[in-house]
Amino acid sequence: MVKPFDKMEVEITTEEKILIAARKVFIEKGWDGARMQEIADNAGINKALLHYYFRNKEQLFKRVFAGIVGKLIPNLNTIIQSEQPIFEKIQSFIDAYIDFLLANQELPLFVANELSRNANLIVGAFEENGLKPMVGQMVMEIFQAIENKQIRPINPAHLLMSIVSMCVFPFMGRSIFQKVLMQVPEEMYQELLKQRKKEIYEMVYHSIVL
Amino acid sequence: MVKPFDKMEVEITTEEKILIAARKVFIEKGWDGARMQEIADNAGINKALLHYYFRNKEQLFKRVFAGIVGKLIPNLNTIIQSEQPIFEKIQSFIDAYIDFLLANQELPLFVANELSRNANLIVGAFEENGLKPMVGQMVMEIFQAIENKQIRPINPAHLLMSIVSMCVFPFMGRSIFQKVLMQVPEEMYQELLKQRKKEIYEMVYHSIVL
DNA sequence: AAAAGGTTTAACCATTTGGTTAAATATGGC
DNA sequence: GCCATATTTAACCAAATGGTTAAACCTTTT
Repeated sequence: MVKPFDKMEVEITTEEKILIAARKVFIEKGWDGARMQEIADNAGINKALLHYYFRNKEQLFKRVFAGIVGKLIPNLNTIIQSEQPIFEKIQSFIDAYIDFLLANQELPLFVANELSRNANLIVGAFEENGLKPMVGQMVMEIFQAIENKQIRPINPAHLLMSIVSMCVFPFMGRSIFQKVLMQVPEEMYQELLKQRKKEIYEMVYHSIVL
Repeated sequence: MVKPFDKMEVEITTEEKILIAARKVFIEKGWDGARMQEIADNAGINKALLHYYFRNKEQLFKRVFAGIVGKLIPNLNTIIQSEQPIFEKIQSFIDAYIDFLLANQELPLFVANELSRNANLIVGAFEENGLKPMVGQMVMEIFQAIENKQIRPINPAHLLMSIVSMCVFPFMGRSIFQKVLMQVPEEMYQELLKQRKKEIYEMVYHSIVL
């Protein structure tokens, strides 16, 4: 029962409370639907204090967004850079992607949305943080794998597009899948999502193996 | 140079002008971002007349949304019901889906968005119009194809999920793909989209053929 | 020409919302 | 106890927005 000596650092500051609340509300409602009052309520403070910490909605949004994009891309780049045979690398890529999505299910729709409505603002958020996914390298590796007769000839850009699509769409288009197409209850859909890792890899494997 | 005898029917009524404008603005800005004034401007009329035709924003939105969902689903159901061998049916499905998406590129993101924010309202729009995609039948056919040793064993739900994902995500997540991941100019991305039909089918074919 | 419905103009209203302000209060470090 | 910072309270403001209203105007039908 000894107090940890870094106890002070585990305290949640008001700024963190605000960022957590803002993240939640922005993701849930989008930029247009998000209300500063609701963010304040969620953070357990009042509007005056909210504006005391973040001058305006835009500044707060930028901070939230930067925090979001700063998580996935480095994660994926690490995998891309790792030294593994092509099939294992693809599997690791899918695994990491799905794991991240399972833990951040509403993120893709939010990002796609804001990105398409407010491109300038958002693309800046990526560049300011020096975040660029290393897609080029992945394309090169697929090219080499084709030349080395490890996999059948296929357009690398499309292969990557397909892999990412199969990973992300069940989350991003979840409302369409779950409520319109498949009409299954929540838990069942979550079960499907968990199976995706294996299913996607098998699909990709069979589609490129010689 | 003879006037068509049904000339009267090609005139665009004010109601149609409104619906076209509303569709555009709603898709572009979403429910939260759409402004009645902007819709009126786009339709070339004023706000008073807009409210004269549609009592309020919600009513107008419902009409617009009903018109949108009323297009894709019957289209796909026709293909599902057609009598074709499994591989051809899959190819037809992909073709029809991509064709529709090429002609309605911003639709998926809009639908997913509104669906996730306003589920009750929207799911109603589907049911009121008696629109249900016949996914069940497609699943059955895939099951039979497996039993008949036409394709390798695979979870039909996941196969469908993957096909739909590969078709829709390049449109729905276009902003992410184009601006963040691939960083290619507009025309090049359009070129990629047109190639998708063939690429997806080949991917699916190789992944299930025995 | 009268009637009827579509259309415009323009003012108006209530509400919401982002943002501000100022004064009061709490809190912790010195 | 003093000072700076954090926080609350509560009122306030300007702009945007959905929606209304009433009078005038235009066009077509009867």
